[in-house]
Amino acid sequence: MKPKNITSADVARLAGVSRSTVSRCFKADSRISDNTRKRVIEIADQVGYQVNKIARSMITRESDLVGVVSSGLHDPFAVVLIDQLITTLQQRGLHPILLDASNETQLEISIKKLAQYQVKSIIITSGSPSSAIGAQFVSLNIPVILLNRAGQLDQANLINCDNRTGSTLAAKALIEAGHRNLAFINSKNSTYSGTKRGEFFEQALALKIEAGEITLHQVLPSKTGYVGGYEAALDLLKNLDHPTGVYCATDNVACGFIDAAKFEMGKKIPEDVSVIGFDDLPIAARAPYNLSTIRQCPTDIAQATADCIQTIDTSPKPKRIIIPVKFINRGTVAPIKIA
Amino acid sequence: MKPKNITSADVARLAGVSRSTVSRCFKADSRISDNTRKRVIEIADQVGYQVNKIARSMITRESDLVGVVSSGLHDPFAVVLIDQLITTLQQRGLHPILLDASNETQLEISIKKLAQYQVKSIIITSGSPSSAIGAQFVSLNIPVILLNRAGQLDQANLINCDNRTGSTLAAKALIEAGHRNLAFINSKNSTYSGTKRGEFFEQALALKIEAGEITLHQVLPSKTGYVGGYEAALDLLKNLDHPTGVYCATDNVACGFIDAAKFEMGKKIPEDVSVIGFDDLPIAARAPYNLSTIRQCPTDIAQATADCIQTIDTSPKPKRIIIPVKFINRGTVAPIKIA
DNA sequence: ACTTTTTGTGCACACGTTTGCACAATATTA
DNA sequence: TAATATTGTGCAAACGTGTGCACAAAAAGT
Repeated sequence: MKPKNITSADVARLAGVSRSTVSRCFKADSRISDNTRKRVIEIADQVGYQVNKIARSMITRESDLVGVVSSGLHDPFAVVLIDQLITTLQQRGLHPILLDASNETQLEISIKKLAQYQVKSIIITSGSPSSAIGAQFVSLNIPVILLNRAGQLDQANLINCDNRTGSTLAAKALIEAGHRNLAFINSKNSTYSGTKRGEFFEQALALKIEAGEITLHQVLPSKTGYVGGYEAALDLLKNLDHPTGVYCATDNVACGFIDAAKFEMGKKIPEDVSVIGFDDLPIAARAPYNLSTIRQCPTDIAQATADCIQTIDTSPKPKRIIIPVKFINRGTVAPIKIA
Repeated sequence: MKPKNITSADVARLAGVSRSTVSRCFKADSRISDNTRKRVIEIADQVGYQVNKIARSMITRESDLVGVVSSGLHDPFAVVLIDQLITTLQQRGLHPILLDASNETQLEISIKKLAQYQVKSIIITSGSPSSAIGAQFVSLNIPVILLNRAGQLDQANLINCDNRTGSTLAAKALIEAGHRNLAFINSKNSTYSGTKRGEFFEQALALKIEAGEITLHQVLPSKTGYVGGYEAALDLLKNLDHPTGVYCATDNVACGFIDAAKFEMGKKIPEDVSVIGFDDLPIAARAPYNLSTIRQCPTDIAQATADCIQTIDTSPKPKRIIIPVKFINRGTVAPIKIA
């Protein structure tokens, strides 16, 4: 706190120009003679001057800070997503400040804190802001971007992966492999995406369910993620006529399901049960799982998010973006055994 | 940028007091009558006033921003560590801004950017800052904290887990299980911690190696992490007299090693090879691995880091902190088979 | 040679706080 | 009651930058 900073005034004095001139040397557009600019920059480098972004933000009333709120890094897809966000934002000269929001009240608090920093935008990857807090941000002109979330506030920008197509592809793959007894595994307190995937899966199967050709179990274990999948397998596979085709809300759930199926219930994957996940995490490709899954690409999402932030000045209308997905068929879908 | 903010002046006017008074209402210590404080706060809430931290930083010349630089979130231990950092820092009223630094030049750039934000401190979890950049931070009075890193700059605060004890415990466990043919698996371009673990492992075995009782292979695959471990297993286990006790620089390496050993080389773990990892990642406890490992606790590290930041004003002397570790013996260490 | 445009620089105000100092009002003590 | 200590509040000067406006100098046009 104490030490005097090197300010533009110092550089100005050394270069024999005014502070304004120094300031203009660090903005791209300004009309400054090439000579003075070169000289000023040189002197600035020499004395280790760096523009004070706090002060700059003060006057411009905007910053290149971006708020990113997640519920920790427990969810593996959140990890790869935030990883991409960090690098993508950085490439574009934006700086993410991360906040944890495990519950709704924590979310509100976090969001308010961000407002104090004049953040350029706020990216939410967990929970959903209440419409009250949303309204506040609208009045502050801070755009909100919801990633794979529902939005009850319609000024928010929405970026979602294509849950419908993904779930339809999963349904198709399982049906084509001959499976008739299916399950969707999610969690009691599911994310928005998880719920949607279940809905779309059911929609894709609706006709065949009505025709009695297919049965579908919606499984909602009390826990979420890996342990949820684990729990679900224990429950689901204890009867002899268990489902043979399982679609999991996430790869994480799928891994838990597979581990329990193999190590606790003595099942073989995919001989006894076919499994499809969602996300295509790095772990899905590894030998112990070799999981067939719906890939949503975190890079695409991050790019779309950055685009969204940067175009928001020119086109303030909230955007609705759908990121495409792709079925990656590895080794956990097999034709049904003929009994 | 355009919209006028609600400032302390606004609240002041509404409350019929001066800006100074409003300001003081939001600082804990100040001498303000309970009446006015209550009234001002109420009005502030009513109109949605929030102190502008940018402006505050401007005058106090410090912020509650903390820089955290990592090389992405590819390394799983980095993930759990940063996860803990985020929540711990937030609990203490600090806000992490994350930067990616995959290489040294990127690191330098990132660090400079942080300086522009008057960060209270900068936490480095990848690479090591050059002494040049270190010196700059010293002159700016921004403390640097190195997590599980080497420090060639001695003004930096160093927080390391106890690699020596960890490696000694690993050596002891393998020896007590009767293993004579050992290997340490790390990576060609290893982290500081990895290298240290190898050194300490060798030190712990030094006497027995000299006595000819033990042989130790230092294995340095070209890749790092999971694929490095995978690669190492393919190479190491192709001969019949391969090592039977393997210590891996990280759990991530260990997982790669185990998967390749099981799925590529047809080995059984721990019957054919005993394996010990380092970190105790969540995945280590899961059924497919059930990995015996050295636990370093990310929570402890995060706490120590936060403590370090907060005590730095009162005791500016750079600290050297060692975080204890613990041997978690799960299911990948078995007594050697008697041939 | 004289007007008009262009180019480069400086002045001074603004951004929204914090805080040392001054000072009135109140409480305490002699 | 007068002198003194305490408490609460306001004034005004920072903090380090950006930018509209003014203006001189140079360049371009007539």
